[in-house]
Amino acid sequence: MTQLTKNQDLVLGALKRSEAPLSAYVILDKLRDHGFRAPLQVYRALEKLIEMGLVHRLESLNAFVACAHSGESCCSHHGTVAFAICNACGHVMEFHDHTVEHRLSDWARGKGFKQEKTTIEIRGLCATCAAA
Amino acid sequence: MTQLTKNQDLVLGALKRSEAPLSAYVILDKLRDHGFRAPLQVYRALEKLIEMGLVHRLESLNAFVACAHSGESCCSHHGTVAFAICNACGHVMEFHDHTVEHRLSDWARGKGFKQEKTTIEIRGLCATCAAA
DNA sequence: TTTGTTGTGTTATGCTATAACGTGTGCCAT
DNA sequence: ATGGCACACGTTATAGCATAACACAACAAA
Repeated sequence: MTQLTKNQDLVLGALKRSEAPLSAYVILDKLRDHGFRAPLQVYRALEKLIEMGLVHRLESLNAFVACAHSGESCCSHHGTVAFAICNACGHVMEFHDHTVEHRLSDWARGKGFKQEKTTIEIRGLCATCAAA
Repeated sequence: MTQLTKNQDLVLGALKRSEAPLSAYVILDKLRDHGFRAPLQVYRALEKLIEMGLVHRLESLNAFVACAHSGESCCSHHGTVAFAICNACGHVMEFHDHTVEHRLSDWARGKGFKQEKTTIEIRGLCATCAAA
């Protein structure tokens, strides 16, 4: 585990403190007091954090979350991760399903498609918001 | 099957003629000769076409494709659709996997999560580009 | 005819992301 | 030690994606 730089640490901290995913520009605003002035400072930190697997990008939201499994040495670090995103409260559940992962890999192999990154995002209402 | 409006027909036509997904702004440029002047004309048509299931939005690309199964009365019209997107040539394969779909539905049901829309996108290299 | 709905057009604006350039720092091979 | 390199950082400008707000026209239902 490489040491994080100051900016990376600040961005990751902002994401960890947040209940919901944050856009790059929201992160920027949260970190203005720490010297952040430009989007690139955020995007550059995010890029590295994503490479390290500490942060995920939610494609359907153009936003970012801290990985829910940081610290664990669970398989989720290396495989495909899935997300359930509540459209009402914004809460995100990160999970992992070997069956789905293998099924998609099998499809790709069958087509000769070389899989690089897989996005799985379920949008809807979490149990709490669905009840309300 | 409702009749399409002129703008919807133009947008759908542009997508059908394209090998690769198109962004809203690329569609706009392609349709300037037909009187399109503003992004909203495109976005409004896309919104309806997506509702009708004739067009899909690719979240990881912020772009749009014509549904590969238009005309057929295949189950894919109503269920979750998955995409494999080639990072090199931009070609998109649309497919459908009941196992994956059910597996994700089961997960959602187990969590009390009310599924509204599910995104599955595999980014990578198609067989042709992987070979090259 | 009035009213409501839907599609349309236009202008302006906001949000998301990256290009291009320059600076400073630490490392290490010569 | 010093020159060269890699890398994080900072700044300005710009590109690309999406929607708000307002106005008008066509048409169907009451």
